[in-house]
Amino acid sequence: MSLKTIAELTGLSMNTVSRALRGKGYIAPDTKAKVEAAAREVGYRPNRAARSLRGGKGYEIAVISFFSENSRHGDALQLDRMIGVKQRLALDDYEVLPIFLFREERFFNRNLQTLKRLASSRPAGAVWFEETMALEHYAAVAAGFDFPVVRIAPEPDRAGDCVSLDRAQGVADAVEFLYRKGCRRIAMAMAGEGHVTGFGRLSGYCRAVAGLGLPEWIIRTVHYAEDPYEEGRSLGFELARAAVRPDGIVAYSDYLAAGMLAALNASGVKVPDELQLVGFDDRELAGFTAPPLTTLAQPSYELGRAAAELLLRRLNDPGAPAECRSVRMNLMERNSTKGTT
Amino acid sequence: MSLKTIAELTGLSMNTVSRALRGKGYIAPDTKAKVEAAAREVGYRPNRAARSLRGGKGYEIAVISFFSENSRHGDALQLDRMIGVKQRLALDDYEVLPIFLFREERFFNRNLQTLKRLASSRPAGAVWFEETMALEHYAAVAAGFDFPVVRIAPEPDRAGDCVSLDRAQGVADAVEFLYRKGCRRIAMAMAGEGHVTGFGRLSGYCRAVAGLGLPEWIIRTVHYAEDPYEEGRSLGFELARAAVRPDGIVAYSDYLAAGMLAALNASGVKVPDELQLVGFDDRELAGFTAPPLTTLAQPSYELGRAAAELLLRRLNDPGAPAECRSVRMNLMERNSTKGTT
DNA sequence: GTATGATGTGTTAACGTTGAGATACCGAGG
DNA sequence: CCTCGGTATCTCAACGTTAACACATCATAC
Repeated sequence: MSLKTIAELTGLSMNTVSRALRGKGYIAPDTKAKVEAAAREVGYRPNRAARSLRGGKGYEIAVISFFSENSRHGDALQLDRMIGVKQRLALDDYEVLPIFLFREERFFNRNLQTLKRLASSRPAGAVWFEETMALEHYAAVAAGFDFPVVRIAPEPDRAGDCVSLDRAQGVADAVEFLYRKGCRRIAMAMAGEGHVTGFGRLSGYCRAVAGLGLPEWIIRTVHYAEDPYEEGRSLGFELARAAVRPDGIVAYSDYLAAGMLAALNASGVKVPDELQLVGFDDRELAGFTAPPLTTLAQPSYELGRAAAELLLRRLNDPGAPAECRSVRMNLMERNSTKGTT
Repeated sequence: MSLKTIAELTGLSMNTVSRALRGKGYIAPDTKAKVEAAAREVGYRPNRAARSLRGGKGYEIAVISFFSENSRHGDALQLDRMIGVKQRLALDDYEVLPIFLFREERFFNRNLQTLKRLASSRPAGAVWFEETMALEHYAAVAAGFDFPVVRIAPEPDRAGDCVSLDRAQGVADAVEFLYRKGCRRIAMAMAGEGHVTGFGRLSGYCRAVAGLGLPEWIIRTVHYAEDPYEEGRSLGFELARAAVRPDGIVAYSDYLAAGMLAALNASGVKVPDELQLVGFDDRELAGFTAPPLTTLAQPSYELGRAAAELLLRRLNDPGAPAECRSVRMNLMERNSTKGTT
């Protein structure tokens, strides 16, 4: 089942068959129909190896994501993003080439090697799925990429095609949601402020409370632990002891929120009655805390799909101006906030 | 940077260069050294498209995993397995080709299409990463695979290369662990008994209690909910009301265990003081329950690595007898069981 | 001394696809 | 009439690799 098969079947030359199937160059309408019929009949699928060899470029899109050596658990959100990319690319007959880099700084050189190897395998394009470990970090090798890369960016930028998750909007939505639930002392619990993605959350919070005429109340952790859950716990105990408490909190992450929740429960502070809590990311654990956590869902599939679309657009039109698409977060209502009254 | 480059550089023929680099056929030691030096110098990497084209087979290993349309969260264990495969295959210069099938029965035909498409892309081999949706289910199309497949099997079998997770051993370990922690009324909480993977858990439990001279105590859920967490909750409430309770329970899954734990906490039954609980799989949530769940960790990377190794062995030696490798689970001690005294 | 086998290297063709260029036919315009 | 541009098809070469085969050299064995 190659072009040759069809050529023999139809009595045409291989080249004519090729043109007919791709609709490129001159081709008589009924020749085209005949070829297409024959192709369908024998179940022809173009041989990608041959196509790559001829064209000098692969048909794969590298999906570059990250994992931690010392963590026992992969990041399910990364998997979901990859599935999003895959589903979209399948429609255009591209394949996904998963690339996993280490999150740890000490593996920098190993990551560099991996990327060099990727470059030499000449994919059609790549999606860079991490904001905190930015592509610019690997500029030296990335400069040698002769294929387009779509990044996930903390903020829309002009440096090329990118998809950004609108964290600011998400947090603002959460603040307004808490306001509607009756909260008037709405705080933002921050952690890991070194992360570039922290700005969005913080600015969304500030914008929203300002818009509602509420005072800013930003809770910072003492940063005593690497583990956001533990940070959350210490923060929760502090809150429980405090003379005045917020009545609504948006947390930097679900892990932080889960830690706070555990500490608040243990200290007898009632969630959501005394304090309503909104998490961030909609990790799986958000469904299993007590009470289950209201949280801002990161639309991972959508993120992947958007990135794939930008990449396809770039491949079909290399000269197009850079585009940055923004993806909204969705508030996932559970029971750490009050029910509709 | 092709064989031609090196051939010109060394003054040899392309074929000699090819033989030197692959160490196949006759080659003079110093010729080999010279070629290898030149290859290193120009950073030669074989063009896989050309190799595939010539060889008629791709250099990709399909990693077939599953996801649920209606679930918002991908299965992190599947990602980890894929990373395990990837890490191992990278050493042998194979690429991973991720394939995602729907878990839902109603997408059967769509899955069939996906697999047909896979077959026509001629990968070097495949890993089938699911036991409940067995490969045999797709026997019609699988029969057309002209590449080896390594399966994850519920039990070691003789139907071909496979990797099996030793759930029986895992559960037996857990029972003995509970015994050492002082438990004498050790129960197994079952759910989803239709699953083929349930047998192993059950038989491991029976074997272990028999070995310890303890009575069997199998708790079955009324199966009122699809959701294992909810099943766990109802089960936990039942237990709390019961006149006599086990003092140690091994749960069918972490979700079931987490649900039970929530219900027991809410009912005032002290875990681990009154009842010790062991989960199954070491999902991420196991680290975030109150108290954190002792659980049997599924060594996902290892599972992937083992599958990759079997596949590589098969590719290098197509005639070798079928091999089935068994992978042990590790007990992950947390605080839903008593500390070391 | 020459047949024999082992060793090292070169030549050629093929994998499936596609772009460049050649060929052939047609109708319109000089 | 011949030329020209448009249309439709074909021929050929090339992408990088490797297997089959041919060739050359050398040491050993008869």
